[in-house]
Amino acid sequence: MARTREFNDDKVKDALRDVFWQGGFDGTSYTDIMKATGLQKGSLYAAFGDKRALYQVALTRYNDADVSAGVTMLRNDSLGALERIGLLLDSTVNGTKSKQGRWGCLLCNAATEVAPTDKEVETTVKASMDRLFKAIDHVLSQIGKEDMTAFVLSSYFGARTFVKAGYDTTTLLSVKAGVMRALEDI
Amino acid sequence: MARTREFNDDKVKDALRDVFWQGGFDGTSYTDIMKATGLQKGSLYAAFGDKRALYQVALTRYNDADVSAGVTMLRNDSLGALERIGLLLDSTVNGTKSKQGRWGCLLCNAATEVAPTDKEVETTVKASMDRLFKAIDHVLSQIGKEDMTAFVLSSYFGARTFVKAGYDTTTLLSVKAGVMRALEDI
DNA sequence: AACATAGTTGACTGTTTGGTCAAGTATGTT
DNA sequence: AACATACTTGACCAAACAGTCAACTATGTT
Repeated sequence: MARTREFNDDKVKDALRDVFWQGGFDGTSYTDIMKATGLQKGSLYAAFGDKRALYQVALTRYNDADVSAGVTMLRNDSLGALERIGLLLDSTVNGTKSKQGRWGCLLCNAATEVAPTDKEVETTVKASMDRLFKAIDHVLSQIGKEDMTAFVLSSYFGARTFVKAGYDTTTLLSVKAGVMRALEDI
Repeated sequence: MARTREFNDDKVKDALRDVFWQGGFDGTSYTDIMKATGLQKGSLYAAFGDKRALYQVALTRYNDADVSAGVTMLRNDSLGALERIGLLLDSTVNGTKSKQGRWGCLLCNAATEVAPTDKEVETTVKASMDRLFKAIDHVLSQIGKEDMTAFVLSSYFGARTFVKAGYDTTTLLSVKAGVMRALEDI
């Protein structure tokens, strides 16, 4: 038939996710993308399409890998409800400690930078956010607090903004404590 | 002595704030900036400096005009504490209704897009955020809830992310309701 | 009225951008 | 072994980018 692909699909998709995660859409050039994936422009175009399409691949990858990991954790009913919300917020606290943490949440980044001017990205972003929304709703309905779902997700996104702005662990722990207190019965 | 400036300083600074507010840093070109301000490149360079400096002018303007307006409202002790927090969150709810609302919060946008790679912007952004932080702390300390400050600001930032992602009024009202409920004595 | 001075203008530069494409290459089938 | 086919490569392109600068213009002072 024909020549076979030399690259590993999964690794390239991970690289696309990481490079856009770190640099954003406008902030990432083909030079960056080629370096990250190890592929030439022509191969990227042949395999995925133009830059916007590459960004969509990155978002999809983030959804399939990272958002899914969070959703799986949230739906793990062997953990306590508050414990799961706590773990969700811990991921923002830990973001202050690593380089990758400063990248924030690709979903939030896409929502802020790209969604307002790109309908397709807006749709993709909202679909991923809705998954988180439903997973949190699943948790909170177990303790009769499902009316707090939007608010918990909002706090999570805000915490990611704090991390990006450079706030330290103390501030993020304070956010977590506030959310946990809001969910406790007093 | 010499020729006088033809442009109005305040109007140009407003224009700079608006154009970067709408387009972000990378997403705004000199063509956009010249159109928005009505000034030529040379005048912009002579008056303010390079593109990064223009962005700082925009951030400073946002701080002096918009953040200040919020801080003034939050420090207006003739309003009830919860009423003031409610008004703060209303500004995100109303964001779903206007074009300018979709621009989000310039502070959040700067934190997400620029702060991670620009120390000066990080400092400017944090200084503005700290003003909001202290104003909210002022309000909450009046009802003995100052330990919820970081959490309220976080919810506010998250709500802005929701707006940027394209969520509707219902979702934003739900966020507001959650925050208000968390601050009420049960 | 002449002058020094600061503001304004738009053409210009070198670089980088996203995107294209013809030529070359490796593969499975026949 | 020959072939059709898909993949890979890097040179190439027009457009857009941020930034510069010499020429021009308006102003307050003398």
